[in-house]
Amino acid sequence: MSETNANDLMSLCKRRGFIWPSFELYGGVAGMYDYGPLGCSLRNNIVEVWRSIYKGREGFVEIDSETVNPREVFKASGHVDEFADLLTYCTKCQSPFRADHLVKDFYENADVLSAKQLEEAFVEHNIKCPDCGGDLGPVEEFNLMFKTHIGPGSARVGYLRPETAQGIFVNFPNLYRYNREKMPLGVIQTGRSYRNEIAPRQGMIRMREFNQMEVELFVDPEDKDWPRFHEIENETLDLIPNTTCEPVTMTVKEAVEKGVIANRVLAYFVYTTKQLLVRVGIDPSRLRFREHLQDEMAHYAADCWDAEVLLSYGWTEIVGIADRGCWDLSRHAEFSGTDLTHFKMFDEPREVTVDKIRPNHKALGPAFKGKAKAIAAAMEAAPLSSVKDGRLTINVDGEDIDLGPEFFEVATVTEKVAGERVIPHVIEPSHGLDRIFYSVLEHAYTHDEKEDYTVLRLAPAVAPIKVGVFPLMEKDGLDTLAHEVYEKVHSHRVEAYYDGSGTIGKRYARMDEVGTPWCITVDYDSLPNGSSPGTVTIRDRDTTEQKRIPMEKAAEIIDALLDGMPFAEL
RNA sequence: GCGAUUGUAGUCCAGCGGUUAGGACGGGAGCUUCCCAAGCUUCUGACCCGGGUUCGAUUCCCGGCAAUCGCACCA
Repeated sequence: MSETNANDLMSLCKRRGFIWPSFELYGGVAGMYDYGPLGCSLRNNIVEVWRSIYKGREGFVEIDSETVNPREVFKASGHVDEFADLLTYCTKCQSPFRADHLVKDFYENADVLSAKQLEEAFVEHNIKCPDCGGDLGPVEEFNLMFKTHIGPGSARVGYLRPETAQGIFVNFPNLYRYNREKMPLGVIQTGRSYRNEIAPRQGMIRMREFNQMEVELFVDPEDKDWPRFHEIENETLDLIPNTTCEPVTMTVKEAVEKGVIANRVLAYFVYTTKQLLVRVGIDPSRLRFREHLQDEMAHYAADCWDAEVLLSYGWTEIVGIADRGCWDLSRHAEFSGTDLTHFKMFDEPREVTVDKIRPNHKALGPAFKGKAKAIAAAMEAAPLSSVKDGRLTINVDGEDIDLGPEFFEVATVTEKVAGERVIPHVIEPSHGLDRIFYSVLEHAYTHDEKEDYTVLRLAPAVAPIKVGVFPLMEKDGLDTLAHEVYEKVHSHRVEAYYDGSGTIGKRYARMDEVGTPWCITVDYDSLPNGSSPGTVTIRDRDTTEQKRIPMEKAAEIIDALLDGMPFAEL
């Protein structure tokens, strides 16, 4: 799409009520947008398609968690420490600089230096303000999270969440129980997230307050298959692997077998993402999946793919699909001190024979009196390797105790083990809703230069208005009749729009511009005429073709069209 | 954040140191048996915010906010 068209699209969005820059009344704030009535409908419709796939087809469960979180959550997730840039300000002209960038000529990896090391580096290499030559001030952390306080005073530090995912991770015990302690466990959540971007750019592509649709699928680490994989294994994907960085088209099955995508469940959801995006109207020829480069991938990620679409801004990431391993649950387990494992039952309970240290209580009691209990416990906990030359040394309350063979025996015992505890792995398809929304608009936008005519070719499933209803003229009872048709057709699912003003052509144009797939016009043949029932015309947006249908079947026919019946079959 | 450019009705543009700031498109009302932005009448509505220079600023200067492009940055 050309830059001119992108500008036209933005003004269309503003004019017709898709999106409005926020707070325009007060001058606006960069990186913030409000959704107007049509935008809100379009966005909701996109969410519905997403929900129909994950909640409907896959049977995942949906939750809605808080946007303000206490600090602990993001300490565990790593956002407090990692989600920050180190800045320094010139003491003379106050200009801010990325501290690591100022010293990058002197270090291989300047971005790993701490604030203190950076300050020392300024002195060592005599670095001054690049703008005015003034002295640089202390290095400070600028965290990209919005900070706040929970409750009065500064009692508890909170942050606005930078992603919705953590709300799912911290609810893992509840969700696990809800799912009757079974894996896999799929959870979805949509909602707002917040990032205090330093310099938001590119319209809706980088927003400070944005909408996500996140999916966290918890799976058995040893079972990265997916039951429905075979249904889609021969479908194709356009991929850019990080090994060659060259675009390649292959089937889902091939991608897994050749090791391009790490495993079957990840590959399944890469393809699911393609299904979702195509269904909401992304042009498949402007869609590709790019694997994160090794240094781009989070250190814990097993594999990560971005869905990228071609926009007027260039190739833009709109969905990330990652195998995050056990990272998230491990971190929350560590920081919260709660067990976040899955108890994985073996098919058959296993008999395990182990050598164990067994304390001789009869001897320990008289010899150690009150300490005997603690010593026995320590002996049971001690590894077998601490027995040397028939003697065992253990440590109780800082005191080394040497025990002779009379105090214990090493016995071979057989135990029944029903299963094992594993930390589930997480497959995360994370969708930027606003980016998808904008991409859908760009890919739907068509403009005929010669006619100076704009049509948004939105998929009927996401189109905000499904049907326009017009009287050919607002007189002779046609308007009354058209209102009746409108009443019959309009519902929560099928948004209809009555328009009787201006000429008929203008009304079609108005509907084409906002992507309404069909228009019904009431004309003189619609008026009751003896025994023959009235008919109306229905017009298809993309072909402008018209057909006559019985007026009383209008609602039913729109329903059928929405369910996918081709217009040609009317 | 830096550099360049810019900010005038809902949208796109014109204009000026000095009375009522123009136009086009849009929107409203009305007329015309009106099926693809037809015509006519009529109405509607704007100088981004703050400070300075000046008798007087939408216009010139400074600052802020916002936008576009380039650079930098980007879970």
